Amino acid sequence: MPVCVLSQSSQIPAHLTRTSISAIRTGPDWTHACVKGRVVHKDALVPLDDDDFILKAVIQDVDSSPNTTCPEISIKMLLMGSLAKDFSTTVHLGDMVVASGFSVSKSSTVKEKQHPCTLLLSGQGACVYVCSSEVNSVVTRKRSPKAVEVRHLQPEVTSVVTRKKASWTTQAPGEAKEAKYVYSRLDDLEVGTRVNVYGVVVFFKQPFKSSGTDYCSSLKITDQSNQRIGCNIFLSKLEEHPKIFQVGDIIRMHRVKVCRFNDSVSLINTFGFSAVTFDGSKGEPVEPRTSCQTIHFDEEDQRMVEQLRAWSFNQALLPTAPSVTLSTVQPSAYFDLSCQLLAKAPLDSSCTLLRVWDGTKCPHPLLKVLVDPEMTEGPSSFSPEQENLIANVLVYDNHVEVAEQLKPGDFLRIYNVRAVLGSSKVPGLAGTQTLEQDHLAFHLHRGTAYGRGIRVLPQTSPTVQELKSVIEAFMQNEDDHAMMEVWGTPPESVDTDPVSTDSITETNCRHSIDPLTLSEVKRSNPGQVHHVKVQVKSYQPQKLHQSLKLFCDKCSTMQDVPDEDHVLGLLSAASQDRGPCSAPVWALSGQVQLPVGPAGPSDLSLYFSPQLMFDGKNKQLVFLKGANLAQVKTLSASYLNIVPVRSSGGQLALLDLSAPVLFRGRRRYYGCKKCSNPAVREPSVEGVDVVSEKLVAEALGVELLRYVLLLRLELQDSSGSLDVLLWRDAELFFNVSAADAASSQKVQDHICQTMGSLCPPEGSTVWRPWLDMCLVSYEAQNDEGINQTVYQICHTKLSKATPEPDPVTSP
DNA sequence: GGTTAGGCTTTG
Repeated sequence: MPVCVLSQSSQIPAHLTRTSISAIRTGPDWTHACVKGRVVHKDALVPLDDDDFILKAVIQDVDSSPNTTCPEISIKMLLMGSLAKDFSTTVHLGDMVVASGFSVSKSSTVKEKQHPCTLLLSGQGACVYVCSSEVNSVVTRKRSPKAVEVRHLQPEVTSVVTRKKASWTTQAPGEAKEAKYVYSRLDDLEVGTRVNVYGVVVFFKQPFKSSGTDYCSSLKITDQSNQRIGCNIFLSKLEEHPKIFQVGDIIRMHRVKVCRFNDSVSLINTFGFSAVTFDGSKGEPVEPRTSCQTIHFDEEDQRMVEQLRAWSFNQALLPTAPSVTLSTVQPSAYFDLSCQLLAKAPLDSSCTLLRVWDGTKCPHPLLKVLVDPEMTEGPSSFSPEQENLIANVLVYDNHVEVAEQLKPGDFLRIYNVRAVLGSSKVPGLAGTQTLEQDHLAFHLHRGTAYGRGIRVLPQTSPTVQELKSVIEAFMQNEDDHAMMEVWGTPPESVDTDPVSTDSITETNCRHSIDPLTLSEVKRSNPGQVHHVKVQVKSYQPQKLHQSLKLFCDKCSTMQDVPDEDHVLGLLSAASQDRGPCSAPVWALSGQVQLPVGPAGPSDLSLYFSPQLMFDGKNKQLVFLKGANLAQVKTLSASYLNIVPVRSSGGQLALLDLSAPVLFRGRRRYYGCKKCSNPAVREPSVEGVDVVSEKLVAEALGVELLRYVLLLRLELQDSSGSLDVLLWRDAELFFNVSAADAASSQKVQDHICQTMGSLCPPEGSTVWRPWLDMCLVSYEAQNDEGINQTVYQICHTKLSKATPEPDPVTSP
């Protein structure tokens, strides 16, 4: 992507959030972040091979002042491809730049005062903005000792240079040619070069721990040239490894190096490596599988995938036989089992038991394994009928570590598992059990030969969809609802009505990321955005009026809305105070007579702004003394703003801030005790058309509290459950305003009905709607001061729900 | 911009 020269830094796209260099760390998604800094070091452009380049530069934080003791922190940037080339020609030492679309990795070498991470700018999303107007100020005001040479940008370089796509092929500077990645055929790989390739996977191993520092994915690919090329991918992060689920998947790899080993050519990942995989079946939608937030994918990629699919279909590269299930498994066979994990238990240090099912019934009796319920994750026992459906898989040695990460509910593929008939000796405690003859056990042997391994399948994978429908159909036939309830298999269609899994929510965020399961979300680092498809298992508070809170934007504290009795009491107490009280010098005072009721006296003191009186707007604001709550409510029909007041030491004063500081129609406004300096003061209303709550609050020195909705939802999917907050975007979610919820029964009913439909009360637990959600995770301290990962629902809106309009919400 | 593996002829 481009290097853009901007005349003002305000031209940087608004969706980018500025981050300081010191805040950079590995883990979070930095897609929508940018950092600003001065270029204090710039290496020469290094050509990697034909059309690829790399360039190293260092930028220094612009906010760190040379006058403070705080050292000026700098960070290394690595620019790849055409961006490196553009940067090399356009950007000079001393330039102020803003970098975006980067990823962050740990630096191997760290210099003093240099950030331990490196910004990687590669691919379509990466961009560098050069702030040309700030060059002068750099030169004159703030010359860093490190900035050995500071040059002005050429004055004529003020236009914005943009290119649409990541460039791979060499271009003449300024030539706005549509650039693209060039892919090498597998029979045209020159040892020592760096290439991009497409291929059909003919063999693969799940990533396994190498003896070095990384996980290794080992695979073999082929293409129309019929060459078969081995590839080894070394990456420290499991999630960055190519997501290969089965032979026949299509993989695209960028920046792999061609090596020779034992007289055959092989590929290995190099710096800037990225991989995207696709289902290899003809006709399936072409959906890229990647953990990368920003990938380059265009019509040409679509075509490449479709061509490879067609070719591999004719070559019969995809497994054609239907996959083996528990109902079709032959004793002694090695096979790949797609299944759902129900429970697991470690048997000894080198063997873990996975209890799985796939919704089919095995014709052979299945081995039963006795395990300590204390050691079992998930249900420790099932009914005899259920037991007949559950396969016990013993996974050994290196697979134990993978098994530890699995959660009951996960959908799995277990590769090269073996069905073992006969008397199986079971390790650990279970070894003492009576051996069952001619029962079928399943073993996942140690090592990674034959691609042995376990993989969690995402909810969106066709295999999981198929598995779910098989399980569902099985449940309907067996009428075994207990089974379903135990492990929360999403019961998409159990009632008589065929219920679709269509989501009843919309997300309006612009993240294009694959949905994850909740267990995948839980395994991710905080500071990320996730998409999930979930049901609401439960929610708090059950008494929904308690979800309404008051929030101070100034001090970020939240409090409950004072209840009606409390407000009643405070006003009633204030109305009893009949002591002498002089009106403020600025105020005009008056009296009003209300019909005598059981609740109190009829004579109330009113104080007005003379300016409003003069403007004929005396109904817009009144300070009201001696009124109880009922009387305030009555007068609310006549006065736009009512400020209840009392006498304090002969002077007019506001009530305690736990009472509403202002009544405006049905709405009540409260002030923050911490941030307010309350007093009865004359509001400046000159030239004001309508007296707003803000104007009144400002005059009174009151920091108004904002109504917010706060709910805690327990979400569930087949992989487990997760507690999340609905707060920041709660109003968007329900399509209501929290302030309306505070004053309108209709809006409150709407929220209650909505929650009731998302999470039906007891007796109708079978059907719950599915919701697409966008979650953000972040770290926050709990009450004990311990850091915890918090999840919040954001950018998510219920599709249809809108409360009926309430005719008298506001005056 | 450095190591790791470099399938496989299985098995508790």
